[in-house]
Amino acid sequence: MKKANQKPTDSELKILQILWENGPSSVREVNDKINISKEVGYTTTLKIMQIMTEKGLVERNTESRTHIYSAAVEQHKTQTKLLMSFVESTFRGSTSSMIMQALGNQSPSKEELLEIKKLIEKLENE
Amino acid sequence: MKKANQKPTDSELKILQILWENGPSSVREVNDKINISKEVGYTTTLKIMQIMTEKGLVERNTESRTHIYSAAVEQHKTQTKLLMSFVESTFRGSTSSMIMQALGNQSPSKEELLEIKKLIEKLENE
DNA sequence: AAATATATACGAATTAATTCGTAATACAAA
DNA sequence: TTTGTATTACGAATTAATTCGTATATATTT
Repeated sequence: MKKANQKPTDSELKILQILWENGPSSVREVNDKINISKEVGYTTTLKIMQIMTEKGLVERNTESRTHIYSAAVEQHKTQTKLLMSFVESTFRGSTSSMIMQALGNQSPSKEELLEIKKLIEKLENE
Repeated sequence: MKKANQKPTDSELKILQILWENGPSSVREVNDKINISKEVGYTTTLKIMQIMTEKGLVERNTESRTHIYSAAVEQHKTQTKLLMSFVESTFRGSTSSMIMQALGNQSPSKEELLEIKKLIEKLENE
C-alpha cells in the first residue's frame, strides 16, 4: 500500500471523519451521510473515494460487488498533522496563542475546562 | 469597500501575515519576504494582491507609482474565523479535544502553560 | 427471461487557485 | 534624450480539486 503522506483535502477529510466514526462503509453509506449536510452526487463521492484509495488514505475490500472502504490513516495522527500545519500558517507557529484564542472565543464547558487544567498540571510536573 | 467575508486562501493568508507583521508594504517588499521561504515570481504576488484588493482583504494606496498595500481585515478576527472552521472540519467542532491534542503534542513552555491556566481559572469564575 | 435497480470505472467538464509571460507606463541613470 | 529599470495591468496557461455524465457490469425483481 502507498503511504499517505499528503494532507487530505476538505472533501477527503469529511469522508475520513465518516469512516472514523462509523467504521468500514460502502460508498452509498458515506454518500448518504454527506448528503445530510450537503447535496453531492453519488459518483462524485465514489470518485473521491477512488482517488483516496490511490493516495492510500483509505483501503477497500472488493470481494463483494459493493466495495467496502475503511480509513487507512489514523484519526489522531491525521488531526495532529493538520493541527500543526494550521498553527503554522494561521498562528505563525504559536500553539499557545492559538489555545488562548480558542479558549477566549467559544470556551468549553466547566468539565472540559477542568480536564484541560488537569492536563496542564500534569505537563507542568514533567 | 467590499466586505471580506470569504476565508483567505493559503497564499492570501501568507500575504496577510506579512502585512500584519510589517504594516503597509509594497508588492516588492511582500514578495521579497515570501521568497525567503519559497521562490515565487514577482507578478504572481502582484496578481494575488490585486485579487485580494477586489475581495476586500487588503486596501491599497495608489497615489505614488509604487502602490502601498495594507491589511483590510483584522488579524484576530481572521484567525478566529479560520480557527472555528478548522475545529469544525478537523475536530468535529470540539474545541476542547483540539486543545487537549495541541497540548499533548508540542506543549508550550512553563510560562505559557501558566498563562493558559490563569485564563482557564478566569473563565471558570464566570 | 426481461426489466429494473444498483454498483463501479472512466473520462471529461467545471471551478478555483496559482503562476507567469507580455505589454504598457512611469521613473531613473547615462 | 536615450537607454535601462521597476511597476502595474491583463490575459492566459497550469495545476488541483470537485463534479457529474455515460458506459458497463452485476444483482434483484417481476
